Amino acid sequence: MVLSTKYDPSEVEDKWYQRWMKAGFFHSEPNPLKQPYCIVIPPPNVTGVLHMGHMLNNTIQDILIRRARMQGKEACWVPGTDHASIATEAKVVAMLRERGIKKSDLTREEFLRYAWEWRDKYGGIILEQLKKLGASCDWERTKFTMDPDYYNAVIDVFIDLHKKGNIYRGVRMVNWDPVGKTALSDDEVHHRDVPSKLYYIKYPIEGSASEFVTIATVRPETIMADAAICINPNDERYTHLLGKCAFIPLVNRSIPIIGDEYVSMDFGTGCLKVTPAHDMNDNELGRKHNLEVIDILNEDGTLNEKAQLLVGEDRFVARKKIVKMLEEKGCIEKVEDYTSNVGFSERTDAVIEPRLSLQWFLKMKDITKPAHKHVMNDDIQLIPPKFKNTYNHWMSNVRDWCISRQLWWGHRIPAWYDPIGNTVVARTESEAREAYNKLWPENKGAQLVQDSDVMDTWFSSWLWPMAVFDTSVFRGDGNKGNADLNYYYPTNDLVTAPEILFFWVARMIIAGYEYRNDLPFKNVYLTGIVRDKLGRKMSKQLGNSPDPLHLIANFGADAVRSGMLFSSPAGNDLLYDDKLIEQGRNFANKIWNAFRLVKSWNVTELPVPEENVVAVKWMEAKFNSTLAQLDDHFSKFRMSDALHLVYKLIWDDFCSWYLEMVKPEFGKAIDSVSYDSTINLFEKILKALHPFMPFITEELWHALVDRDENDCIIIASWPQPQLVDEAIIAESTLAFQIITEVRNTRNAKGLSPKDPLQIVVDKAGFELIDSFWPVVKKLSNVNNVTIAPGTLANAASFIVNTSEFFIPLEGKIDIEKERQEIERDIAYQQGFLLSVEKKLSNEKFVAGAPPTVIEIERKKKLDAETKIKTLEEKLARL
RNA sequence: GGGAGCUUAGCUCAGCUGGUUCAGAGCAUCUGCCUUACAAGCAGAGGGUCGGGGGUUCGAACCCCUCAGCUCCCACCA
Repeated sequence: MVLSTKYDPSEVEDKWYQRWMKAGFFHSEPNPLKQPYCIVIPPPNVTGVLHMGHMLNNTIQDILIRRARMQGKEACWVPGTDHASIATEAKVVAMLRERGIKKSDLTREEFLRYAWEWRDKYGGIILEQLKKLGASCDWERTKFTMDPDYYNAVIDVFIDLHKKGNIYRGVRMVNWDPVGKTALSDDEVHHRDVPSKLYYIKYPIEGSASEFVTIATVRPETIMADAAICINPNDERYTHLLGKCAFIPLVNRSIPIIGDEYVSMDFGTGCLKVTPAHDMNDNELGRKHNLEVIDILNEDGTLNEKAQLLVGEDRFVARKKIVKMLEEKGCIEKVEDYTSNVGFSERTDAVIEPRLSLQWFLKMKDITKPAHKHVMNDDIQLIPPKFKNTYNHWMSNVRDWCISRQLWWGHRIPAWYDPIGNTVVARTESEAREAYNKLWPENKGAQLVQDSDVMDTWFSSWLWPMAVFDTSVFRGDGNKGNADLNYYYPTNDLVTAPEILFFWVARMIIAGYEYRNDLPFKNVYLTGIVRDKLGRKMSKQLGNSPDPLHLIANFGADAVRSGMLFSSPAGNDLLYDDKLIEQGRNFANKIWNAFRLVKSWNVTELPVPEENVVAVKWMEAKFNSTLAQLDDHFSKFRMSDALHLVYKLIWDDFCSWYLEMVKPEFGKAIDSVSYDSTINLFEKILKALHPFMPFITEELWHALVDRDENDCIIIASWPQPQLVDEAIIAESTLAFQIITEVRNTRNAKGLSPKDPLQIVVDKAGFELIDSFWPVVKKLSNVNNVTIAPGTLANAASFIVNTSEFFIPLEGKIDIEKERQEIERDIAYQQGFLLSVEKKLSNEKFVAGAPPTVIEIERKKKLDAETKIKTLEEKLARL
C-alpha cells in the first residue's frame, strides 16, 4: 500500500460522519447507570448561515461532548434552531419583495404560509453545515422554537406569568423603527455619531412681552409636543422663572417652567425642553412631574394632527421646514454644529424614534432574584469569572422586559380585546370567550379580537434548556416533567458569546428557577468574538469573513477546528488568520506521517534494543504527565491550552523524540514488543486528540489496527490517569541536553550528522543519565562513550549539570573562538554567582525566606562555583 | 457619566497562592539541511528594563498608589 505524504481529509471526513450517524453514536437516552452530560446548543437563527463565530462556538461544544462521551458519560448535545422573529421576517419580506409581493397586501395567514415555506426550504441549512464541522449532536432531538409543542409552551408561559401578575400591558417608551413599523429591543439598535445641528430656540415668557427663555435642541420638529421647560433649580440665571409659563413658538401653547436637577447647567443654555412623547429621558421627567404626553408622530414617522403644523410631513422634512418657519418668526437665536449620537435600526437602518406604545411587559424585579443570587454564589459559574461583575451590575439594575413585537412571525400574544378595551388572556379563542363571558356577562357576545403582535424571540429561547426535553411543564399545574427532563436537566455546560449574556443566558437562568426551581446549567463558557487579524469584527460589509465551508473543503474540518482553537482563550477575542488553519492542517499532516512511518515497519521477533525499553518507559511517563495536565486544563475550560498540550505531546514528544528513538535503521525490522508498545502509545495519543480532531483520529484508529467497523474511537474510553515516573522524565531532560549539545557541536564545526562521534566524560558525568546512554548514542550518532577522569585536549566540550563532556576533534578547534566563548560564559556565571551571594548574605533574606527557597539558593551558588571552576580549567588548557 | 478589563518577544497570548517549571508558548525571523515518515518537514539560533513612575517586601511581571494608552459593557446630556 502506497500512502501519500500528504493527509487528505476530504474523503475521510464524510465517510466517518456517515458511519457515526449510522451507528447511532450521537444519540442519547436517559441511562440511570451512567452520569448524564448535557449541552444544549445556542440555537442559531433559522435564517443563519454558518459563520466563524459558530465554528468556534460549536467546536468547543463538540470537544466537551466528545470527551464526556469517551469518559463514559451519557453525553447528549441537543441541536436546534431559533425562529428569530425579526431576522426571519425581514428575510421573508425581502424574498416577497423580489417576487413583487408586498407584505401589506397579504393577510397574516398568507404571510405566515410564505414564512413557513421559507423556513422549510432554508431552515435546515445551518444544521447541515454543522455536520461538516463534525458536530456530534443528537440530531434525533433537533428542536425548533416554533415547533407546535414549543409554541404552546411559550403561550403557556405567557398565560402563567400573566396569572401570577408578572405580565402587564402598559404605555412605555420603546425603540420604534418607523420603516419596519416595529418596536425594537435595545440590542437591535445601533448607535452612531452623526453630524447635526443644535438649534437655539426662543420661547416667549408668558405675561412678559419682551422676555424669552432659550432652549437648545437637535429636534425642533418636536416642539409642538413639548410639555414643559425644565431648568436646574440651582441655576441662578433662571430660578426667577420657576413657576412661570412660556409659549411654544408657532403654536403659542403655554407650558410650565419647572425645575429638576437632571438638567445640566453647562450644556446648551441650561434650559431643556421636555418632550415626554419623544424622548426617553423626557419621558421619565414627564412622569416625575406629571406632565402631559403629546404624541405628534404617526407610526411611520410622519407628523399627525396633534402637531397642528406640517401634518403628514416626514419628521426630517418637518425639521427643515420648521426651522425655516422659526427663522421667519425670529425665534431662532443661533444654530451650532453638533455631533449627536443617533440610534439606527439594525434591520432597516432607519433612525430610531423613541415612541410611546402600548406593549406587554414582564416585571423583572422579583423574578430575577434567584437568578441573581445563584450566579453570585457560584452555583452557576461564569467562565471567565470577570463576567460575574457585569452580570451583577445588570441584574441589580434590571428594567421590565418589553416582550411584545409588532411582527407576525413568532408566538402570537394570547390576549383578546373587546371594542371597549377589556382584555382577556387565554390559550385559545374559545377559552378567551369563555373567560370573557364570565368576567363581563353584561357584554356577552361582544366582538373579541386577538392581539396582533408576537413575542420577543428571547421570550421563547429563554425556555430552551427545559423545552428541548419537555414542553409540558410551563402551565403552572404542578407537572413535574418527563424522564428526559429529569435526567438531563440541569444541563452541564453552556457555550455562548458574552454579548448575549443578558438577553439569553440570564433569562434562561431566570426561567430555570421559575419553572424548575433549579439552575439550567452549571457552567457558562463565554467565547470571544472572532475578528480578523487587524482586530476588526467580521462583517459582510468588510468582506473580511472567510467562508467556513470553503475552509473545511480546503483544509479539512480537523484543521479548522484545531486552528481556531490554537488561539482562543476563554473570553478573549480570537484574531483569525489563515495561518492558524494552516497550522492545524500541518498538524494533521504530521500525525498522518507518524502513522505512515509506523505502518511502514516490518515486525519480527527480535531482541528488544536497550534504547527502545527506555523509550517506551519514557513515552509512557510523558503521556501520563501530559494527561494529568490535560484533565486539569479541561476542568478549568482552558481549551486552547489543552490543545497546545496535545500538540506538543504529539509533535515534540512522540514524533521528534520517541519515534526517533525506536525507529529501526533503514531496511531493518522492528521487534514485535517495541512495535506493540508503539501502537499502544499511538492509540492513547489518538484518544487524547480525538475531541479536538475527531476525523483523523478515527481514521487512524482503524488504519493502525484492524478493527470492527463499530469499534470506534468516538466511543473508546478516555485514558485513565496513571502514576507519572518523574525520575525518568528528569533523566531524559539531561539526556536531551547532551544530545542537543552534540548536535550543536556538529553544527558549529560543520560536521555531517552521518559521521559518528565519540564522547569522553568522567564517572560522575556518565552516571548522570545511565539508562539513557543508548538513546543518546542513537540520536546524536555517537558510537563510543568512554569514561575517563580529567580533561581532554584537542576536543570540543560542553557542560551539562556541572559535568564536562568532551568530543575529540583532532585539529578542528578554533582556539581563539573557544577562548572568547569560555570567557563569556565565565563572566555570566560570575555575575550570577554574585547576585546569589548577595541574596544569601542578606540576613533578612535568610531569616525571612522559607527553608526550601534558601536551599535552592545555596545549590545555585554551589553549581555556579563548580561551573566556574570547570570553565577556568578549560580556559587554562587552551 | 457608571462598570469591567487589558498593556509581557515582531505578532497572538500563557504566566494559577509574591520565591527555579520565572521571564515562557505558538506563529514569524535567522542559520544549516531535499538525512528513506513528514520541506505542510528536520536540526539549531537570536529576540523582552514584563506600558511609565513611585511604594510595600529579604524578594515584585504578580500586591498597593499614580500617570499614560487601549478595549468592552451599560446609560447616553437635550
